[in-house]
Amino acid sequence: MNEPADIRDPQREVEDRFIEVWSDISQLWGVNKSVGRVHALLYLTPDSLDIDSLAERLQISHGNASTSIRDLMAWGVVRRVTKPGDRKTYFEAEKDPWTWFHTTIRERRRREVVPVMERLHEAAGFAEGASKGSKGAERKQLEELHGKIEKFADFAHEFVDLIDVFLAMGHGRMAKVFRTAAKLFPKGGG
Amino acid sequence: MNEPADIRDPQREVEDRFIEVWSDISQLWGVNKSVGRVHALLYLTPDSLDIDSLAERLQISHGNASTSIRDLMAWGVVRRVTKPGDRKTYFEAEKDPWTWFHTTIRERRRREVVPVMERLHEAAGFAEGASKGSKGAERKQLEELHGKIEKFADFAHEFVDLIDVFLAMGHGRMAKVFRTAAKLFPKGGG
DNA sequence: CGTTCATTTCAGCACCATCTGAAACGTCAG
DNA sequence: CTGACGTTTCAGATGGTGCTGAAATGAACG
Repeated sequence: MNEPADIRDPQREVEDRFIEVWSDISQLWGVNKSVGRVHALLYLTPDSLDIDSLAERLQISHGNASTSIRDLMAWGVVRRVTKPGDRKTYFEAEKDPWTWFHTTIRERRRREVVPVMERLHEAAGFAEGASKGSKGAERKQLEELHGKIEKFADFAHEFVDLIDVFLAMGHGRMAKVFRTAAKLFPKGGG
Repeated sequence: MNEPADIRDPQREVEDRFIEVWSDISQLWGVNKSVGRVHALLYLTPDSLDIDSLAERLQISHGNASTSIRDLMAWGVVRRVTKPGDRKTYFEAEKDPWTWFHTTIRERRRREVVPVMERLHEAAGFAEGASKGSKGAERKQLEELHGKIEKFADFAHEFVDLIDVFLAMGHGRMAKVFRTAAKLFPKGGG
């Protein structure tokens, strides 16, 4: 009764549990498992870590660790750190959840929302053009179609405005707004 | 120059463009391509459609169409419709984007957010237990770990509150709140 | 009941994202 | 310039999701 497998390090176990939860949250968010794990570990670790330690601690390959770090840096939630007299590169995570949330929303807006909104407007424009270039019963049908696409585009636009308000306000003010909102517009009110 | 392939039906082309955009938005949202396509087509079509028409129009198998419809009904954005004197089942989509957005947020909360929050609290509880069951330097480390997990849990909790405010308010009031917010907390203000 | 028509389920296949491991690359020290 | 070390890239392997097509199921009618 002294095999390494029997001696669970409590710290490691606490970490592991949290890492798995975070990794699942990341997946719901569209981020892959390894990336989520690496992010979680960096969040929990006070010191910065190098690729080697990450790979060993999480039981993943160096390649995977390297790619995950690259992703996280592209998301802007992990920083590269160098230590004088040390050839290695270390990495550390943003430690405030609201800050990284804000950062990822901004990044998603840029990568995903903006391009898809452009395509949506193109589709709406095409629908409008088609309806104007036709007549009779067909025109009526195309106008109805165009109306529906515009309706969806309006919704999407409002949704983007909502994102923008969030990005402009930041966490503290956001919280304030909602506290105010709860008073101004209680459940059942209009 | 009269082959079917050359004669593009403008209505169909308008629909197709929109369907592809919606399908991509769905994928960003974690919903698969076919489900997104079916949803888009049902949104655009004034009449209700049966599985056959869906499969033929979108060039997918009956099985796939059936499964996609099942998903959409589970999300609560598509209704089953029966016509007297007709053995077929027809389906129609919720036509107001804000309504279906509200519905999907509620459903996601139930399916994904609630279970993951439970696991997060379990992880936090485990961390607390571990730190209280230890002493000395190890205890200090575990307390720090616990603090970080709690910090993340607090963030997550605030995030869920935000969802709840949205669900309680609905679209109209939501818009009001944000118009108010823009005045109360202009960019740069605190 | 048996037949026909509509729908759902599901085994097997195809495809795509992710992971590994090793080679290529870059960089610093001597 | 050369060797050692650290990091990144990438081809191929793996695993998992989604799709098809056909069989099973169910529901209406004679």
